[in-house]
Amino acid sequence: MRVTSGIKNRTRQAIVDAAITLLAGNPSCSLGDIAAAAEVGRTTLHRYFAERADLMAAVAVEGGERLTRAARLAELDKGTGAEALLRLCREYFDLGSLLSLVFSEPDGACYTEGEQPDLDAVIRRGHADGSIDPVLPPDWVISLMWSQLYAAWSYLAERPGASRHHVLDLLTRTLANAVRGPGAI
Amino acid sequence: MRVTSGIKNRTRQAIVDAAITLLAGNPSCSLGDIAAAAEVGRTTLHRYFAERADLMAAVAVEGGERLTRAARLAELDKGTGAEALLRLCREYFDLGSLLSLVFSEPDGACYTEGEQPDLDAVIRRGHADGSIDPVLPPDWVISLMWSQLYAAWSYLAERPGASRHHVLDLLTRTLANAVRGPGAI
DNA sequence: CTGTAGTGGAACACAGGTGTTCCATCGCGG
DNA sequence: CCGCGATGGAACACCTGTGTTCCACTACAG
Repeated sequence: MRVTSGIKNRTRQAIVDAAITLLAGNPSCSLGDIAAAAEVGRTTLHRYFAERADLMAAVAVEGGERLTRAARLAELDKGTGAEALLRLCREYFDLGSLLSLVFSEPDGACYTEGEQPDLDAVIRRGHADGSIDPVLPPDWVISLMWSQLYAAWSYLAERPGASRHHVLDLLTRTLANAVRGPGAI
Repeated sequence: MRVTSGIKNRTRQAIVDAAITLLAGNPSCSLGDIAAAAEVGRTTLHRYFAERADLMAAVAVEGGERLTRAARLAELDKGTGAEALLRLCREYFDLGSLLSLVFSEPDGACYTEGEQPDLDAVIRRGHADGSIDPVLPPDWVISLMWSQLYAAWSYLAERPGASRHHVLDLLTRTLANAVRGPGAI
């Protein structure tokens, strides 16, 4: 078998998944904890990722792929700018603990490498079609979206009883209003 | 001199201030870094705070006091619920790097001990007077405020050229709209 | 059955942060 | 001048996480 045997891929993926989950809660958690969460020995983890930095890089790549996939599902070129932004928000919301990771980044740098969507253009489209308040700079709208995504995610995480749909509804409502500007419908 | 000599207070305060600044950027920074930032020796730091936990406790107390002071300035009992919330937001915005610290907390717990304002009541007042959309739970409005505060602070921190007043204006505008709900003025 | 791939555990040296002790220095009031 | 309060530096033991090596175990294909 030429394709590194499938089992290796499964183990590797389990490690990366566990890393995303644990790093979201504590960015400086130990490799031992990650190995335990992935249910592999620390030796095995080091066999796949020689150094901590290697694992971090793999996490960044995985995160970038998930973000890209979500953005593709959002069909950012359809509808008004605000509609596209809200669709993206809904897709991102499903990414769960990955949100914490991306949000902790200085400016989301290492996940948004290369193939990420041009959110700037979407927001400028919203400026032009009147669905997004033109006085709000694209940077700010993006910061706003991420901060509310993170707020919604941790709001949900802290309330085991809360309905995912209800929180998503709150998020959509407040973000839509924040971005729409003072003019009523 | 009975009041622990004034100099000790000054040194102690310098250490706590440095701790707040550094911990905001990196919650697991070393005591050596904090001592260096406060321009004291690591020995001196340990003389004031025997263990790391002691320094953390002092930081929490200092943070709580600053929050309380800001809340007092906001005069939360004046005007509509939304107006009070926005005033509080403006006061909090001036707290700078402390925002990162509070926001990193699970739910702002250890800073909001005892003498913090009853934001819940303010928001319910907003529900009643029509200035805050009644479908938004108080919890969610509070999460929203903190997340946008953090977003505004890091937005400002990442753009040395940006005007503090401009960012504060963006924050006020988007939070006001988010909270006001779909109904026009 | 035998070899091999994948794994886990034990042990080690190393680096960094932590908490402590001891000693030297500086400034100032008596 | 002397002593004391406040400080800084050096050195130490300790702990945790890291990266590595070596060996044993299991499953499975040939």
